[in-house]
Amino acid sequence: MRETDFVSGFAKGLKTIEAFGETRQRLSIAEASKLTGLDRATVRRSLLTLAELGYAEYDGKFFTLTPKILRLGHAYLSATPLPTIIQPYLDQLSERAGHNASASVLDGTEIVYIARASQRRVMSINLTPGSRLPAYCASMGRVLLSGLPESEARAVLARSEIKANTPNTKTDPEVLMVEFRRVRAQGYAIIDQELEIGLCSIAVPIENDRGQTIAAINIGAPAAYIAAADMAERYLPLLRETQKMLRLVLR
Amino acid sequence: MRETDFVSGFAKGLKTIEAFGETRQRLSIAEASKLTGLDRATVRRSLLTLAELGYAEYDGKFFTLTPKILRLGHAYLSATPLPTIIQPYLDQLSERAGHNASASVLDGTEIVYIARASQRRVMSINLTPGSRLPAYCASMGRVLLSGLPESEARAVLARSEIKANTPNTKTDPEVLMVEFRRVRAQGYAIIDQELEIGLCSIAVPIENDRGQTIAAINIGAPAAYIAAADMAERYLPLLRETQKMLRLVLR
DNA sequence: AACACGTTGTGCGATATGTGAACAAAAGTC
DNA sequence: GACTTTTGTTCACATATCGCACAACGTGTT
Repeated sequence: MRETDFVSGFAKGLKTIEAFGETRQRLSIAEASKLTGLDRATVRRSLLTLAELGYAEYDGKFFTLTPKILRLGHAYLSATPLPTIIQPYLDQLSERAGHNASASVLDGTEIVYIARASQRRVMSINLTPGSRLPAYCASMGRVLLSGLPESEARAVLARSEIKANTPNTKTDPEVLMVEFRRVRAQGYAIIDQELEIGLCSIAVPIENDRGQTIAAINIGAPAAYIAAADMAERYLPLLRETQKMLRLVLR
Repeated sequence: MRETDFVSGFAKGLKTIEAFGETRQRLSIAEASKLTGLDRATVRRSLLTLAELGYAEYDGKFFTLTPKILRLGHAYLSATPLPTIIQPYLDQLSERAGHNASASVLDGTEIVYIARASQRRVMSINLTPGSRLPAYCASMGRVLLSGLPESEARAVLARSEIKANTPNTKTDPEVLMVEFRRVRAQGYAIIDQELEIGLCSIAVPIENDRGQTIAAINIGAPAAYIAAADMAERYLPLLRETQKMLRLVLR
């Protein structure tokens, strides 16, 4: 790509949008400048552009994103047949299992939820389509990473900020690589409270007709309700069935 | 705002992202140019920028959005306390009602789902946070429009593309304005299969401490399951309770 | 093979944008 | 209240971007 094929003003604008993350719903120009590393004058122009287009509001001091910004992300969700196709199967799965069921895809070192069917709320985490979790310590993440060539999976781990969320969290890249091999061999991954104490989950891959792993689905259950060791016996048949149906539907 | 405070390259890029809508997950340069009305050279630079930043993929012919694009919209959902606060109450509401419960805000002529708790799937529409529906024919839309000054509500209707989705759909702006007045007076809105045959719903407003309507919550049920006329009796107490709790929590 | 058609890629002049510095206005600090 | 520090805004200018016109390519038709 030639240098001139890049619109830096656009890139800076996107960076500005991403500055609104996590706990920061209101940003002043100076704050946005610090978070993005862009010049105050530049970030100001980006923010005013967002406001002018209705993607943000400006009260003279702080900028806030408006719901219109969801159009950008939603273009992906509605343009991708995957979530739409998966959702009904996920709902059925969730109902039969009596627990939350989710689907996600890999984006770099993170998994991104693309669909979710919730039964009762048992998790403290609030997950909706678009939510992200680190791949290395999530059941669907393990499955998705196992679907990559070993060198790529290793590269993802190298880029990940690995930390022990709980005493159970596997943090050694080599241990994780071994785990990936096992997941690949057995076709599913189980997480025993590695992300959050009290939460277990089991995931299987969703493949396209060429055998490539394009997504993962999982069932999450409270550790108090079922031991991680019993999850395969209890939920794997359901997951396998859903997996099989989706394989027939997806192309 | 001065002319020079507007970054047109950014605005054009955002327009390009929005071109990926509905059924178009793959766009060629020429298609994107037609959809946006932007010059091919311009749209090409925007798309290449998106690809360079990892928001899109390019196979030499078609561009596809990647899950990374969800970060943009997700900044809003996670940065806004509203969905996070509402979600648990919505889950509880959904469980007690035995039907889907949702929350949405107004964006122009549309309502945007910000949270959702699904029980069983009964609707043919696939709704997730970020999904949009026309405000005039949705129960939450009626509530949200009723919260506006009459002149504004009328202006929204004027900008809406009103069409009869079902034989029940109210399409006359004056009839709708009368309906808004009733909704405002009684504090809730009921939709009897105006959006889709077989689907009824009831909604109430969520107000901040200054009494402004900032969102709406609803319960949807199949018409085969309960007559629209009976919805208020059955579900209004639950909605009122949730509304009351949220009023205490929100500031 | 020559043609029309629709597509993507590129050179270039006119124009809009980014930058950092300078200034003004608030907001803290003592 | 005088001081420093932070923030928002403006400016001038070097430079990157826009949109046009044209070239190059592929595809299917006659």
